Amino acid sequence: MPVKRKASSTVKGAEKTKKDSAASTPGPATPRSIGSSDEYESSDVTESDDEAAKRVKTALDIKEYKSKKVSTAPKARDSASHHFGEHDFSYLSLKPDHDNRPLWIDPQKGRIILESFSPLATHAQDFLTTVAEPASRPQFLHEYKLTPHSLYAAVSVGLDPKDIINVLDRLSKIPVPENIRNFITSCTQSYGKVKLVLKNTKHYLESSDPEMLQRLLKDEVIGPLRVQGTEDITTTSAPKMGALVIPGTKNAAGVQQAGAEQRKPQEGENVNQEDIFATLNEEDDDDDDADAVHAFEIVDEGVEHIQKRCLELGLPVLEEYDFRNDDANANLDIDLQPTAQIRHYQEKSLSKMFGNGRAKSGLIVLPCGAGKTLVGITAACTIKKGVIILCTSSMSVVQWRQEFLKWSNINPSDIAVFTSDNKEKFTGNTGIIVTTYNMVAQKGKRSYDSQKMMDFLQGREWGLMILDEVHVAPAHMFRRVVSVIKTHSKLGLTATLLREDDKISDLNFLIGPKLYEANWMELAEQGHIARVQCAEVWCPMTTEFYAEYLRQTSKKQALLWIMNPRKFQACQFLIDYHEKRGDKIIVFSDNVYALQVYAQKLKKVFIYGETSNSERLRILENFQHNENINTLFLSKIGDTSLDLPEATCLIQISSHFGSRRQEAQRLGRILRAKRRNDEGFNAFFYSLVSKDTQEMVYSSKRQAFLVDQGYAFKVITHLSGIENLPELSFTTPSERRELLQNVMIHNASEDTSKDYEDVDDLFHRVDGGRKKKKKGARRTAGTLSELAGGQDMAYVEQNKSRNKELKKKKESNPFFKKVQREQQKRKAARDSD
DNA sequence: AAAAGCGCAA
DNA sequence: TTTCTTGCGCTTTT
Repeated sequence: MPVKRKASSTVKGAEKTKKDSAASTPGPATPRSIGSSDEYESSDVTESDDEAAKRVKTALDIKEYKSKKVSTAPKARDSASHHFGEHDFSYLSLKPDHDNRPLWIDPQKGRIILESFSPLATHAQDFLTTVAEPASRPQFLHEYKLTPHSLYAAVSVGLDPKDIINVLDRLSKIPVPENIRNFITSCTQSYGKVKLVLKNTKHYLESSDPEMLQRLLKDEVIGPLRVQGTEDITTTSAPKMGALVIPGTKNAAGVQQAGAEQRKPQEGENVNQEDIFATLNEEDDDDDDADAVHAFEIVDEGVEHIQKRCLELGLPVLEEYDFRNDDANANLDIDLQPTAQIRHYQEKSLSKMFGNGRAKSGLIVLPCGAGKTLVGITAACTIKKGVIILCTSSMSVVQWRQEFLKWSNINPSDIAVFTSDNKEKFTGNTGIIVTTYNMVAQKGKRSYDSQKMMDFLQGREWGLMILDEVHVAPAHMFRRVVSVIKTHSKLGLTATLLREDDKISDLNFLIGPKLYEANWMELAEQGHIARVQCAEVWCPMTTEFYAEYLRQTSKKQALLWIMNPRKFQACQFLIDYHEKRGDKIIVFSDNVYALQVYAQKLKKVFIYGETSNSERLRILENFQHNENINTLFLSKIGDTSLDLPEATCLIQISSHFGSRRQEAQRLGRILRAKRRNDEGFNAFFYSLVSKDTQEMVYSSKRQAFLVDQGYAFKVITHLSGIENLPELSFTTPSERRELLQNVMIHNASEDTSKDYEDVDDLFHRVDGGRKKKKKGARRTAGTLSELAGGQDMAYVEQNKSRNKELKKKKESNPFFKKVQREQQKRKAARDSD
C-alpha cells in the first residue's frame, strides 16, 4: 500500500538507502522509553496557563490511577498477555480491510501495537520509529507509544501533523480515534514556539510571540529564573534566513556537502538526503513569518529547570544550532579521513541530527561495537566548531582522542585532553577538548591548574558537546556538566538507555529527544555485530549449601549462591567445553572473593580493581595473543573502562542485583567479535544461576532488556557430559564441606574485621575492609596463601558472630512469595511504560 | 611516584 | 522491602 508522499519521505528514503537489506529498519526497543512519564492524554489545541496546569495535573492523576490498577492486574505472564489485561478493545470497529493493515491503536494511552509479521511491517516500523517511542518488541507484536517527545522529534524531522495522522490512519485497523488526532495536533502545534539560544555565553529564551514570553515570565518556575536587572523582554529583528541558508536545492546541497558527501555515500543515498531536505526547507519557510523575535535572558543554572518546566507546559524548548551561520565562533579545521566509511545506520542517525541543516540536540543509541565513536566524530566534522567531549573514565578519554586522530584529519595540537594528570589546552582559538564527567562536575576543592582549565571551559561557547555513555548523565553529579558548560548543541551517545531509577526520562530536557536507536537483532543479522546465543544455566544448590542458605540473613546468602559447588562445576564444564572449541572466554563475577576462588581453583588469570595497571595490560595482552591463556576472570571492572579483547564466550557467575544495564553491557562485550561474519558463527552468553534462590529473581529482572531486544534465553538445567569431565571439582562431600567452611569463614570475617581494626596482619585479607587497606594492597592480585592466612583465627570469630546471628529471629523462607511479588512488579513496570 | 582520603554511582 | 560492596577519578599528602 502506498503511503502518502510528503509524510513518507523518510520512509521512502529509508527504502532507498537500504537496498542491501529489505528487512532493515531502525527498530529501537528500550523497554523504559524516554519520555515515558509523559503519558498521552488529550488536550485542547489552544490552552491557557490554567489549562496547561490542569493538563499536567491530570497527567499525574492518570499515573496514580494506573499504578493502582496495574497492581491488581491479572497474573497472566506470557509475552503478549500484558497487552490485554483490563484493556478490552473489542468495542472498536474494525475497518473492512483490517487484515491488510498492521497497526492497532489503543485510544486510552496512545499505544500502538504493530503486527510485525505483516507485509507492511517494514514500512510501518520505519514510520513508527519516527513518530513514536518503541516500548517493547517481543517476537510478533511490537509496542510503540505516542508521546509529546516522540511527536516533537517527528515534527522537527519535517513531518506535518496532518501527514502523521493520515499515515497512521492508513496503517491502522481501526480509524484513528478522535482524541489521538487531537493529541497529535496539540503536541505538534506548540513545537518550536519557544527557543533556547546562546549568545555571547548567555542563555536566552526566545520567541516570535511576545505574549508567549509574557506567559512564561509569569510562570512560577520560569519567572524567577530570569536574570534580574535586565529588561523584561528585548526585541530584536529576526535573523534573516537569506544569505547563507537558502531554502531549496542550494541548502540541500550545502548540507550534503557538510554531512554526506565526504562520507562517500552509496548510490541512492543522495536522493534520500535531497528528499528530506527539500521537505524540511519548506518547513523553514513557514517558521520565518515573523519579523521580530523577543527574548529574555535566563540564568545559567536555570536552563535545566526551564526546559523541564516548558516540557510540562506542553511547550518543548527548541534547541537547534544553526552552525553554518555562526560567525561568532571560530571554525575548526576538521574533516573525516577520505578512507573513513560510515555505515548506513550511522548515516541514518546523523541524518536525524542534521535533518534540517542545523544541529539538533539529542540522543543516539547504538549497541557496543557498533561505532558510536565514529558517529560522534562525524558529527564534530559536520559542525566544525569547538567540541567538548565528556567520558566516564580517563581511559576512554585517551581512546576518544586516538579515535579522532585516526578517523579525522584534525591537527593533533587542536585536540587536547583534560584529566587529572593532563591539563592541556589547544593552541589555536578553537579546538576539541576531551575530558571526564568527574573533572567538569567536580565541586569543592580544585587544584590550581584544573580551576584555570575550568575557567577556560566555562568562559567560551562550544559548538557541540558529546556526552559519551550518556546514561550516567541523569545522576545528580553528572548533570551538573550540562548547566556548567555553554554549548549550542548536545549529542548523547550510549548503548543502553537504561537506569534502574526513573531518571532516564530527564535526558529529554537535559539533552534532547532520542534521535535514533538501533535494533540489536537487526544489526546482528546484517553482520555489524555478532549473533549471540543466550542461555541461563540453572544450577541446583547442594544440600549443605542450601541448608546454610536458609539459615542466613539476606546479606550473607549471596555468597552462598555464588559459591554453590554445582555452579562452580557448571562453570568449569563450560570453560572446558568452550576452550576446546577454540573460544576466548570471559567470566564475570561481581564478587571479588568468588572471583579469586574460582580463578585460582581453575588456574585462570583474573583482573579486578586492585590489579595494577601494568599487570592488567600484561594479562590482557596474554589473553589476546597467548594460545594458552583462553579464559579471563573479571570483576565488574570489565563493565566499564577496560578495553576488552574480543572474546567470543561469556559466562556470568554473579552480578549486581537486577541491573539490566549491566547485563546488556556485558553482552555487548562479545558483540564485536572479529569472527562474527564467519559462516555460522555464534557468540555465547551464559548466566549461571543457583536454583531456588533469590538470584533467580534478579536474573529474570536483568534479562528484561535483552528479552525486549529480541534475545531468547534458553534455560539449561543439565549440562550433558558434565559427570564425565575429568578433574571436575567438588565431587566429594568433604570437598564441598571444606568449601562451605571457607565461605562461612569469609562471610564471618567480613563482620569481625570491623571490630578488630588493627589486630594483626593475619586479618589483612586480600580484600579486607576498605579502611584497612595497607601498604601494598593495591598491587597485584592476592595469592592463595594470603587467602588461606588467618583462617584459623577468623574461624573463631566466625563462630562468635554466627552465634550472635542465630539469636536473631529468622524469617521463614520468603523465596516463593518474593518471586511472585517481583514478577508482578516487573509486569507493572512494563505496563506503565 | 605512590597511596591515602574523599565522594560518587550502580 | 531495597540491598551494599566495588570501582573509579580527583586531590592532597608523603
